[in-house]
Amino acid sequence: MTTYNSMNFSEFFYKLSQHCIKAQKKEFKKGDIITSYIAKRRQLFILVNGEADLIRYDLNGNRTIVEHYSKNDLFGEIFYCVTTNNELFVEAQKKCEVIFFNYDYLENKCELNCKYHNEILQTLPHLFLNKLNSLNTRIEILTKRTIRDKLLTYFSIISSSYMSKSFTLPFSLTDLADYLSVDRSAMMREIGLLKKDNIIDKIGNKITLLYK
Amino acid sequence: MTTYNSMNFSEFFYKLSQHCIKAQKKEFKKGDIITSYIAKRRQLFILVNGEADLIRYDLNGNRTIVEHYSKNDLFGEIFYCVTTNNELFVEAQKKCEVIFFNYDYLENKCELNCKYHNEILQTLPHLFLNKLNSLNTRIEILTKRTIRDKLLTYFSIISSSYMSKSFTLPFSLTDLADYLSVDRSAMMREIGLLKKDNIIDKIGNKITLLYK
DNA sequence: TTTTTCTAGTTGCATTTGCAACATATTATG
DNA sequence: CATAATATGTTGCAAATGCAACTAGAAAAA
Repeated sequence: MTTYNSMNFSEFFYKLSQHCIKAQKKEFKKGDIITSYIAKRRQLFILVNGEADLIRYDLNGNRTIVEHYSKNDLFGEIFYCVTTNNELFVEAQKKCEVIFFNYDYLENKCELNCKYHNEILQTLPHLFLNKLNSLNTRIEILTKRTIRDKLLTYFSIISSSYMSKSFTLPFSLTDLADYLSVDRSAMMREIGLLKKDNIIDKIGNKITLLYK
Repeated sequence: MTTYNSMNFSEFFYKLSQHCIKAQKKEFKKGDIITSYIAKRRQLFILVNGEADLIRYDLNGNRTIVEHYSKNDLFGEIFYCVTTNNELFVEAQKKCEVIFFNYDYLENKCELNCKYHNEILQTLPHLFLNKLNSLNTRIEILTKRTIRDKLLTYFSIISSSYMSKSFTLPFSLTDLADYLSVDRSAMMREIGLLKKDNIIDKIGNKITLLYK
């Protein structure tokens, strides 16, 4: 049985982009800004290929990786009510291919009355539920009180998504600290302690969990 | 113009509960557990009236208020993939009225082919987007690095939702600490400093922001 | 290739935060 | 009303975290 979780949602959007002139397709290379979030705009993006991060800089200059995106992930202003004056943008971490359009355009009937709108509208609840689940996972990590607990929670989630005790981090260690919202040197120190306590093993960016 | 944001979504669910036997309506008094999250179950709740909190206890005994719910808010396992062994439950903070049912039941055609299913299905994207926005707001608070920044970010959000520099906290101070995921005494100390620095004023649980 | 930029890794020290233990005030409950 | 339970407010001290500064290595650019 094909579950929605194993489906390639970007195909729906691909079809839309081929039939509706208002859905655009675009490529970006590593380091490019895919989009900056603008108040009141309501764009919706799907990442067809590649990896990207939603990044926020606060007034103190702290950089936070709000979310990490890979194939089939959604982003755009519709998910994030831009109220603060914080800079908020999505940066390509690898070569990326995206499709995007205004969300209101999706809701309104297509002038060509094309069936692809309806196809996507019908899958939206599933897509949004996936995203809600990943945000809740993110919150679970962030509410952990110590760096050690944040690291172990994150590792455990990555480990179960790869179904393996060993995995390569999808982040540089510098970025991981910005994702966990902690100081990098303090995080490195804690990783050292986790190794010393034989809780994890680490070679470069490859982590192995040593507990059952 | 009636925007979706100002709509009383629970009316849709009320109609459903009156016509479909599988949608249940139930009342709870303060302190009651409305639901405990169970892995693989897929219930969806709407809070028709009252206030409630989603609470998690981790293995160290830390209590976290994951979310705070008021009228028209949604909750249930469909939003939260229960992977950890952490206790996760929704507790009524005031007298609450909820409607709930299995999400799969909503997706499948109703045996009576009642129109209320479709009405709700059509509003789901809006409901889910509201929730996505509130989770992103939650993440913004949690990613702030200091207790002071967490407090100020939270206050600023409450302030703009009430459209006033003065507001009464929807939490006890004890609960606010569990919501910001910080130690209560450290938070009290920081509130004291914010008062001393003339950044906020505070009488009991009423806060006034003194900056522009 | 050489140079520059970025990332990993480490450490001392200052600051922030958490913990424990109180006193007092407020709110529920018999 | 009396009593219990819960919430607020405060403080000293210990532990965790952040900051600054540095070295070394890897990767990217010239």
